[in-house]
Amino acid sequence: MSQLPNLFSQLVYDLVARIPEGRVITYGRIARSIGYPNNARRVGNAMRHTPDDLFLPTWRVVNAEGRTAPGWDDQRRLLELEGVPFNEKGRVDLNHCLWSPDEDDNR
DNA sequence: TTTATGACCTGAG
DNA sequence: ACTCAGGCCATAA
Repeated sequence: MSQLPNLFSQLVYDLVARIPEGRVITYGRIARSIGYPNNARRVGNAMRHTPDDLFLPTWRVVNAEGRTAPGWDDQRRLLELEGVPFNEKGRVDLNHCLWSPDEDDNR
């Protein structure tokens, strides 16, 4: 019943919470950044089960090709509202919108 | 216990 | 640029 998050999920959620508006990050980069380099799929799974009461910007997480989550068409619209551009193939331009956590190492 | 599945990634061709 | 196999790991069946 209660889905209390393990350490891995906590690290993922804490990072997702920091993604700035108008920027995106990939599953694989999240995994690397929190010290689990081979766990991109796990990140995706964590995203799929993100508790609603955390109000995380999960729409700012895309895959390494800049594609949005399968079956979640509104994700594109949400990103576009923030000014994230999509190319003609329906993918975000990672070279321009990809966010790196080290970018604001004000820890 | 084994097999299939998933909001994934990378390298080869 | 695209397809595909192989790798990855937790979870569901």
